[in-house]
Amino acid sequence: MTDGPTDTPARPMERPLERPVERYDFAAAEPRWQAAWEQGALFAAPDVPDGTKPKYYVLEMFPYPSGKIHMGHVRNYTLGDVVARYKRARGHAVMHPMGWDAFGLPAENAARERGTHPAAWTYANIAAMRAELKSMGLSLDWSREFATCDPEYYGKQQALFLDFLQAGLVERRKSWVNWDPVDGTVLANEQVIDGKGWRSGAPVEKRELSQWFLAITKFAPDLLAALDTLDRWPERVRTMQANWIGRSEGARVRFPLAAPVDGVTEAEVFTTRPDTLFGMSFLAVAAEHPLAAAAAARDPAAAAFVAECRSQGTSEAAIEQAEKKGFDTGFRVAHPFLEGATFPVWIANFVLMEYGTGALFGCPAHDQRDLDFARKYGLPVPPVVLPPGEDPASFAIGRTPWTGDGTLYNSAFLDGLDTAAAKRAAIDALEARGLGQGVVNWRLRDWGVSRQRYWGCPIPVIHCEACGTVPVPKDQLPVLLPEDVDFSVPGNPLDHHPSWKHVACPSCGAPARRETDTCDTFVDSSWYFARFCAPRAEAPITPEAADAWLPVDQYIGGIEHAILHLLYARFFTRALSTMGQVRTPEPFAGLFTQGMVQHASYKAPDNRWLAPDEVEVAADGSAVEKGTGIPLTVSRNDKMSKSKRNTVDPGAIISRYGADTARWFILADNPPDRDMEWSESGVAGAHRFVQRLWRLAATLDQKGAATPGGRAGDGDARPLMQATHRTIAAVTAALEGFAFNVAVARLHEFANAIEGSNAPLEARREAVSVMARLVAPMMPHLAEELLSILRPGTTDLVAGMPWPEADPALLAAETMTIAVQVLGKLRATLSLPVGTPEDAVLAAAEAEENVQRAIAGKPIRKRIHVPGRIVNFVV
RNA sequence: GCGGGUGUGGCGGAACGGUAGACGCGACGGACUCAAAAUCCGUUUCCGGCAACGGAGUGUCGGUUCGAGCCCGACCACCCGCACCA
Repeated sequence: MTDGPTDTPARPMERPLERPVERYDFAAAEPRWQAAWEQGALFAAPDVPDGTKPKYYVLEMFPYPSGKIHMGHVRNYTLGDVVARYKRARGHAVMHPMGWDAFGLPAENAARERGTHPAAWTYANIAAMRAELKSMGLSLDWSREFATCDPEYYGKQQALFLDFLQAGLVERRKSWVNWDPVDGTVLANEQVIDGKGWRSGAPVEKRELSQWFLAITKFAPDLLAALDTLDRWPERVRTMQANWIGRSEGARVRFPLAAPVDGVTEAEVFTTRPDTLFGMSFLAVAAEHPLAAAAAARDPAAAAFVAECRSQGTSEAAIEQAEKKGFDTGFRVAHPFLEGATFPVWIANFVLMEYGTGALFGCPAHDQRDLDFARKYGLPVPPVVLPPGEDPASFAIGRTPWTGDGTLYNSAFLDGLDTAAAKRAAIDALEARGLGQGVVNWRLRDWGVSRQRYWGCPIPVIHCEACGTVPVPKDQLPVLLPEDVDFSVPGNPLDHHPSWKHVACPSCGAPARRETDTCDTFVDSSWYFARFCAPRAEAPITPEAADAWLPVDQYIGGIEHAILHLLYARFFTRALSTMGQVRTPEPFAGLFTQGMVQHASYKAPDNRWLAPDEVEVAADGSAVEKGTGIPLTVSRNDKMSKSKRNTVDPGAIISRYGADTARWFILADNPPDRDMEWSESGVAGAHRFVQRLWRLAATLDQKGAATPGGRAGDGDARPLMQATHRTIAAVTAALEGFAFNVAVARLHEFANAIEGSNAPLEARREAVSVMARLVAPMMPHLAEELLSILRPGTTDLVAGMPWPEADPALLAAETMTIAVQVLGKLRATLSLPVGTPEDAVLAAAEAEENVQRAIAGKPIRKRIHVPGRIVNFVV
């Protein structure tokens, strides 16, 4: 024995505690109750509910198996579990499943860095996180668990991909894509945040590649219109989606080229202002536009300009600073209405190839950006819309364009029309001449799902010289990922694999090449909620099960998925619905977006970040480093992050305080849609309440406040019964409204009421039994413990008990408190029996000394009486 | 620029148009302890007052109302989303 002291130093005399203070042993109790629930299979749901109870599908966004759960997970799954347990108690058939969003880049990075296989890394993480989630005591149906990287899951996804292909909802085409140079893969538009890759943070480049696209744009009108039906979604998520889908009405206009260039005979633009066509000054195309390419082929200066545009940053800062730059190609286009007039074609760095047609007509008099451009290059600025009240002879455009409505002039057949009428007339004229038509343009782009990665769902397609792209026959699914892969070289390991991609063409048998792109992982999470309904079935989705359970009644997750995941899942469900695989067009009837869990962060003068346990926090909130006493800069409400070292490990919290304490604090602190601050003192406070409730039950027969002159526990039961039933009503209302912090407050009050009550033992026992059922959704283990104290030897579980019903007879009070105001100012409060007639209430109010003083002898002009609430005298 | 949201004690936050600050955290005072921990009791929006009580008070200014944190109008601050979108 060399480690540790071999003897203990002499200690001062210790006196044994006369009466050891008993405390709730959550560390023993929590696993015991988790085992009891599991044994009773209390949370298992059938694939197809028998219809005797209304169904309720509660789902939290499934986690990425990064290795450990974090506080955001604890909050997310606690919120979902409260809903699940509450709805179960209210008599619903509840489905509450859990799985793993398990494909993705971190597994490959781990493989590169440490040589572990992505599958091994992922499944080890899942095992660790499953154990952590189980320690939280969540009422999950674990029998439905799957990971998206299971061949049983991604094989079904491949079958769905083939269905999409057959339905014409998948296309392969060459296009300009967002390329993330760090992750070495393509990104969808939604995954480019502020010009940078959503995961890597690297500035995104433009590349032209052949890609697989899902036709989300076919559903753009439906996806937009149906937002109005999602009345249980947060307003801001709906607006964000509406903005993202981005509908705008206008026209497509074709401008014939004065002389065809490389076979190109016209340039088509999209405009929302066809009324201003007579104010045209130039035509501008994107650097990626065919006309720009034609110019570049002819003129090295044009080629240089195109190259410059392509390297231009797309970040907000870069755009802000970037000048409006252009290059005159020398090409000219004819005007659709002005006979003989032609306009120059410019390449401009502000024209986006991805929006509209990649070309626009410039009308500087009525558009700020066009005006800046025209002023810079000395192009004409002809006004065509006269603002209300302006004189056509004197109206001129200075530094700001007129972008509002007005009366058309200088515009031939549009003269005298207002903006709205002119738009219609211009579109009619374009359509009559075959030079354009009214269209609705969408900002939403098709969803490019090809990713040049290993750890994803292989796209089940084979490329054959003779037959083109051939779908893998369904009876050959799943297309399994090869296990022997080499991560030592950059790029897509599937591409490097010596044999995997070489296959025979399923159609002609000739040697062919397997598609080596894998699916964007957002595909995996676009239908998992449907798979949960029948997770082991042969078909990807089982209509009887999916139609019985979908839509998800309550979906809960972070606001960061407001666009990406939620839009993709809506699209998938709509597509599946048109293919007859599910009935519902919308996946999530109710959506709740939770706030982030934050924590104070501590920074030393030498820029070191300190973890919370390295810090001494004073009462005034200031902090110093433990040991050294170096003063620290404290920043409240910082997002938890490893770099700032302000993360709190849920595992440590649960082993120190128990799962119930963590759950209770996270619910109690603030409304769940707001960001919350994790604080050590707050957790400790929550734990005090856990212990207090336990003590309340454990010492029930010893307690009971004595009334003056009476004995403990010999008082009237009715006040406590009333408090009990008022609490039932209040907590029920709070839980229904996601006001969990209010529910917590009401339960605190209830605990105060029980402790202060001198009701007989039986009444207090009944109150604690109601308490057990009311706290159960939030602190399920403690609830079971309370019941077992009240009813020793019982095998009943609170988790299987119905929600208590408030008795209306006990909600009614015998006395009411009336506030008495004079001129709207509170002067007295009256306590009167319920049912006191109005004249008696008014008389009592007027008789109050303070009221008399405030009235000061003036005549009362008006007496307002709101029964049971208030009296207001107007003098 | 466009769209959405939020402003209440030292802090998190309560409040069908009807007693603003429930409940908790923190702080302060006290009890129990040799001492501590744990627990219990009390105080805690600000100003004046020993008190009863009075005055002020929910970002600012105005309006509606017997009565406004809540409804309406204008503004200010902060947060979030989108954006050379034609």
